[in-house]
Amino acid sequence: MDKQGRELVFFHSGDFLRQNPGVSDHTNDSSGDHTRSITKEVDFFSTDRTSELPGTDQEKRISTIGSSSLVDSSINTGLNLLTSNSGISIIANVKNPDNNELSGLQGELERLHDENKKLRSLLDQITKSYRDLQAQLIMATQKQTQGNRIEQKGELNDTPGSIMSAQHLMDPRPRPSVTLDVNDPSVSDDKTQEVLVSSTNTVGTKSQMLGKRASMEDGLDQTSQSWGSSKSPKLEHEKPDEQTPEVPFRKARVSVRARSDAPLISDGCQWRKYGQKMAKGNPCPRAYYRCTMAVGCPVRKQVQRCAEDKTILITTYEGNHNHPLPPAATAMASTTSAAAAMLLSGSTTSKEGLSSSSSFYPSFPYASTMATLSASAPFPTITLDLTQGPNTTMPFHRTSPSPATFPLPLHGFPQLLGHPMYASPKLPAIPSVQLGQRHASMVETVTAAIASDPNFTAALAAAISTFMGTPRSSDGANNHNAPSGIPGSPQLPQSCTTFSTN
DNA sequence: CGGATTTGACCCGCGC
DNA sequence: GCGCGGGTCAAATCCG
Repeated sequence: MDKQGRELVFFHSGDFLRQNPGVSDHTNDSSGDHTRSITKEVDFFSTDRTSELPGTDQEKRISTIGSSSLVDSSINTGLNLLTSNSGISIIANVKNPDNNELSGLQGELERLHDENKKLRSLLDQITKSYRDLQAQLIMATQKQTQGNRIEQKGELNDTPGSIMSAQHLMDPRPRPSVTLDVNDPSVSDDKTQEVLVSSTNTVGTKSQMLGKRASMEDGLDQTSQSWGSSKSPKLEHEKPDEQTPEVPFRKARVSVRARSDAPLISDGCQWRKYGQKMAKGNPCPRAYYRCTMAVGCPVRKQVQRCAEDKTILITTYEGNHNHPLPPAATAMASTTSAAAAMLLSGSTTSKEGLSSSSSFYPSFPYASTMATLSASAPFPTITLDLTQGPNTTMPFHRTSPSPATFPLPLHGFPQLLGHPMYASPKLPAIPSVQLGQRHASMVETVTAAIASDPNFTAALAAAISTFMGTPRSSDGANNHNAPSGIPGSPQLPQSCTTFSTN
């Protein structure tokens, strides 16, 4: 039952970030005058939120079941969505013997059913819109590719533009036989290419089409070798059969900074430390951890304190879990996924992207932080800065030579925007018009939903995030038969998320 | 005693 | 080619 509580907490993580005393202490405190208690390990998604969440475990369970039915009929989000509206308010009356209450309860139940229907149709609409646009984009890029190939055969190195970019970004989890090579000379001048590939095979036709496209492309038929971390060759060779889907996502990172005295943050996963090194320019050592929740899980994380402010803990996650995640880890994964999706969206370097982000941002009543894209880093990295107040609208700032910074609604809808179709930050030749339009339409749709029911928003966001961002929707490892009751924990499309507490 | 951590060595990419 | 730095490995050590 604790698990349900965790999920509940997560989906209200926006409120969590505001309400959690420990967090707010940190977030509102930039002077270092923290009242937080020192913990050995900071639990970002603390389970102890019962005071905020009325209802017994059983009640929570019921509410979770009810809400999960909302999404699993059409889309397996892999999440047991729970909204405070549909869940708690209903259940609060369950035990009341009063008939009037009962009838009122039924009425509310019906209302919620209607609401669920609407939301489901909305989701369908989004899905349909997504597919349509996807098809359009594919067609367009295909056309362009054919044209360009005739003209530019042999000039690929000089034109890392839209075609390659679009392919990279559109190709989600390349089939084993289709692998994107970010080291392809034609794109090697821009490492952010790596983030273009995202993760979803949710739309079956998509992967097929994309695979087709990729296989058509010269230079894309190279094997997954180039996708694997060049620094971990063994990782890809040891388990070629199962690593293939993972490898392409290893390089994108999401880094989260937060204030914490704790040496580690609790993200629900089990980690084993495998190394520690002194990083240049930082007196604090960097620790390397790998996920030990499942054999061969490629996820790793780095933990390091900020050199400038040692109260800031920087944790960087990288890779996708190849196993079901416990609720707490699911929360983390979702958050990471959202951030990574933002990274993957690449929308942030284009004016459209920025405007889109900033335009939808006000619609999120949830935790927002600063996300900084760093295209100049060795790996494309998105940094979530939780060291600032959650609701502080910060001016754009740059932490690296040319990153784009934008407010990031942590558990909000950036996943939508972060769909693999979107361009990478440094890809100016992306068919940005289509993408921009898609952004806009999605944002509008999504914000409309948000406006109607903020509580549900977070849950829906997570659902959509999972739906659109789950890298291995077809491998069955995460979305099916999850013993922990987390069918299909949101998987981060190759991300690293650094979480720190405020 | 088994699992986790520590830590020096090693590998590899990159820049000069 | 060489050195540097990041990342990983694996033997030694620690700890419950």
